[in-house]
Amino acid sequence: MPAISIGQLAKAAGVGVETVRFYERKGLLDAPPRKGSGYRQYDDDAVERLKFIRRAQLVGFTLKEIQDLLALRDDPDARRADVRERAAAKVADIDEKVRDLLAMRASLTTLLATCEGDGPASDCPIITAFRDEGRNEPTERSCEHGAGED
Amino acid sequence: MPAISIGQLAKAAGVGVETVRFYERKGLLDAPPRKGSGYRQYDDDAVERLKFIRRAQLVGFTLKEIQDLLALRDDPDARRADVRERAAAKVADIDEKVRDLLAMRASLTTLLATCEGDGPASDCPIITAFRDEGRNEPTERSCEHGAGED
DNA sequence: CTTGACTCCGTACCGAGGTACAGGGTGTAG
DNA sequence: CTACACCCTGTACCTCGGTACGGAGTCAAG
Repeated sequence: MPAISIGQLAKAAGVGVETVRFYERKGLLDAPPRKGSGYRQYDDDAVERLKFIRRAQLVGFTLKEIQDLLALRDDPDARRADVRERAAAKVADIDEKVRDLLAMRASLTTLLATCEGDGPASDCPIITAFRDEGRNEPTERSCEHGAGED
Repeated sequence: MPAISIGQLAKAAGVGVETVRFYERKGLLDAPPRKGSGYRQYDDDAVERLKFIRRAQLVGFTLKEIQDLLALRDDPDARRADVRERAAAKVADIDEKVRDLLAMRASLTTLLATCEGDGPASDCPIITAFRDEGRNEPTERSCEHGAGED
């Protein structure tokens, strides 16, 4: 039984102790059991939850939206149509974000590829690419984005 | 020559007039030419730029980062290694965001698929999926996310 | 039993990203 | 020439997502 302190939790997830308490106040993390002294006691699930929150933030979800996302996961009534609908909406959100990111990525890689030699950037096709993003077709090829590049 | 007012620009990009001026102060949009009266005069490029800013924000870039992104595009010296390096860094950022999004997406679609019938969500494989995200392998299959779903 | 790191709670403060006046000028339709 | 919508500058204010105290209790090592 791995009961960890707030400091250990914070460290494990790469955030500050104050931030953990802040998330608790905001309802993103629920109040953990306490020791007799009043010290919070977390388990490893809390670490995962906290990491999830950070990742979701990175890609532009607000704390409110992240609460929704977590609620979807935690809701024991998740089978209901209402919840599925919200999940579907989040998927659509995510798709839009992915599409925007891939369009930006395509522009940047074009810049990288085309301007590898010399000459001014203004000659790059990227200018046009940026101007009109491929917002309507994720381009399939975009899947090239996969790991193995960083 | 399509010279539009700040109000028309704002409307075209779906933001408020105040926001446009705010971006100008922040250096995201450069100060446009003025009419004799002092009225700002924009062209269609400004609309694209403004839309780009909004999309970049949606996926979690800060205004500071967006400035960088735009500078990469606009820099007449973009051929230099330094700039390419920053572009590469942004691509890496984007890849991380995409990876996180696809992991979340996979979790949510699993929820949707598995819980389509009835039974409590706690039975769903999603629980485990969320718990341990496929952060290390973009899963290839994730490319299923492509258009044609929203 | 003292010391130092850690925890508690509460409140104050902070930067980012806007949003909303106030107090004025512009432009055009009637 | 009056109305009314729009624009100007400037400053004040707001929410979000934290971060930083202050003052006090806890706990493990020495």
